[in-house]
Amino acid sequence: MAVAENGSFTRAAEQLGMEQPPLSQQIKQLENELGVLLFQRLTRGVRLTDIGLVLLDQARALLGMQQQFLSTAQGLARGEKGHIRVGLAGAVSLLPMIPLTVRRFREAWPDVTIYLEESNTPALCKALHDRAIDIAIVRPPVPDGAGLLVSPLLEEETVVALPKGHPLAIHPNLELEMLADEPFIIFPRELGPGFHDAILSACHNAGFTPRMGQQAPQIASTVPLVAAGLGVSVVPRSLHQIHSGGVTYHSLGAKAPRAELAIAMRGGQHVPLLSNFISTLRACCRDMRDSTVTLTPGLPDMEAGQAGA
Amino acid sequence: MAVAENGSFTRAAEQLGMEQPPLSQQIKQLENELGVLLFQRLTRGVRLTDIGLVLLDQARALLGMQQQFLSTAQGLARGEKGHIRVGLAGAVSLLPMIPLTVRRFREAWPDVTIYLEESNTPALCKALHDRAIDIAIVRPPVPDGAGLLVSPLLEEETVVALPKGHPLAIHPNLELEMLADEPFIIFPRELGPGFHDAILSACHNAGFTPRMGQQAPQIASTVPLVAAGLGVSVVPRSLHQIHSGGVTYHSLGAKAPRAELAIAMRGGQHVPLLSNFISTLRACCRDMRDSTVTLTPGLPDMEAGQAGA
DNA sequence: TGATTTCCATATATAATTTATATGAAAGAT
DNA sequence: ATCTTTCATATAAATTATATATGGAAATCA
Repeated sequence: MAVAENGSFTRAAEQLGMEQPPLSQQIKQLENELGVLLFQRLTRGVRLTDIGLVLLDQARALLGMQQQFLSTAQGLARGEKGHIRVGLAGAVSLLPMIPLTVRRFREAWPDVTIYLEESNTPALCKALHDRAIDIAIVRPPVPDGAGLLVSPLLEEETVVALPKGHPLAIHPNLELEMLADEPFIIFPRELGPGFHDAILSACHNAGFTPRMGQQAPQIASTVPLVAAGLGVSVVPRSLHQIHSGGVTYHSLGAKAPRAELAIAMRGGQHVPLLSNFISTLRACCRDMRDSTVTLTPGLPDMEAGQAGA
Repeated sequence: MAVAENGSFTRAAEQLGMEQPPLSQQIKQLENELGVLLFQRLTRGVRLTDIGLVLLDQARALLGMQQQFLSTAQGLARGEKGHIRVGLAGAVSLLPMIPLTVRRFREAWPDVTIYLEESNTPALCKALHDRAIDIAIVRPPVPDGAGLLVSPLLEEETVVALPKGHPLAIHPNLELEMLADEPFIIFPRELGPGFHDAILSACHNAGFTPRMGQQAPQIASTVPLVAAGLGVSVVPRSLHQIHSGGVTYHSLGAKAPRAELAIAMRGGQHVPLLSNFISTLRACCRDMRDSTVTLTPGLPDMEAGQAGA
């Protein structure tokens, strides 16, 4: 390409920072390999042959693609380009730090696409292993075998969800043992063994074994079942955003179970994109904690409105 | 790519016909250059990193393009691929060997596209020089300066075109001197100096200087002017295919000027496509001469019908 | 016309790179 | 516990690329 642009071996070699003889030899060798004469050697400089002209275009395209390859690699190395697929465990998307993280991350790295998807913890671990997603916010513990890197993200408070008009609903704050005789709406243990066990052992510590009522298909779907009057439930605080048909939320005392959340990802690799995402996420969690604590310190319960608008 | 496909340096090296250590080094160097870890080194083999997976796709595309480049070069070297732009001098496209050549060439080299265009000899020479066309069939002589390669193709007979009902039209064969008093319709000398001069000197040899009538803008457009009764003309025999409005064609004796045709192309290059085209063209000329001579030996004139169908 | 300049080609020596051989270390398999 | 597999490293050998020196052909200039 340099020879074609300069019309001269001598000047092209100069431009390339090399001497003329090796350039001549390179071109000669290239011509031999291709079986084609690329340049007409004139007495004053050289000129592309017709065939050389055709191949020059293709060579330009080829070189452009190579540079694109390098730029992609560089972008990936710096975490500036590409996409990131994030899996969220049940009800996690209701946490306010999630949209905040997405917004901030998109501002900071506009050339990175974020895909969000929601599932339960075991399915997310499988998806990580299968490379269907790149990172997940899960409810620990995660199955050991998968070789995943897990690090704690935050502990979410839990609150009690009561059906509207329930006798206990007059108390803004409850103690766990007050629920000893109520039927518990709870999700299947497989969908979040850690959280499930945390609820059960908190009850045991409070001196009772919960009466199991209707099983909910997901964590978030306990709320409508409570609203339907089928029982009570202990749910992550972020679920208070759901006001399906009439539910009241009530904070628990010190014996409240805690809903742990953790970041899970495949190990053994340094993916700058993921490091950036995790930094953003952790920063958002910090910021939200600092600002939210002041927002709702003594009134975690709220009357549920109709889901009209 | 080989490492990624084999999941192992050892097996990849085997497949590539080299040893394992240099391959490991190559990959290591590539990773350093890109600033990216491409493979996770496991205890048993290696595995692409997420970044490596992205780059693998691009690398495949890049390699594919490179192979396409090589295949293009090879195709050009063998004259199997590409396109060829053919310029035709005035009225040449009426020669039956032209469509025959195109047909045969397309059969023999189906991956080559032929573009035909028609112009006058000087313009064709300029187009050749400007690389707007690759080869031309011209009416010699061609201007010297252009550095074009010219080789004779064939000599076309000329015939006399008379308006329908002209007194001389009763003779199937004419002699040139019979036209001494007729106004000659002729194209401007610039459009084909060789042919123009050939006509004039044939007249001088026959003992007269032709009376110049209306000038035709191109060689082929002498015919309608003759048909309109503005004069007579000496035209290449292939023009007898034009029956615009009523013209009769009459063969000339030994003193007939001859319309030379030649192949012109840029020199200094070996373009297999062009060699193939020229071979085909010459073969077609030979075949046509052998078969056409027997077709119309004694009756070169033909009554012009209306250009209706 | 002859001298000079320009520019590509060739030859040879040197430097750089690539490749192979030998060997070590880590982890799974027997 | 030993053996096998597999990647990494070190070093030597071969190959390849590069630079220097020089020649020849044609255009430019005196």
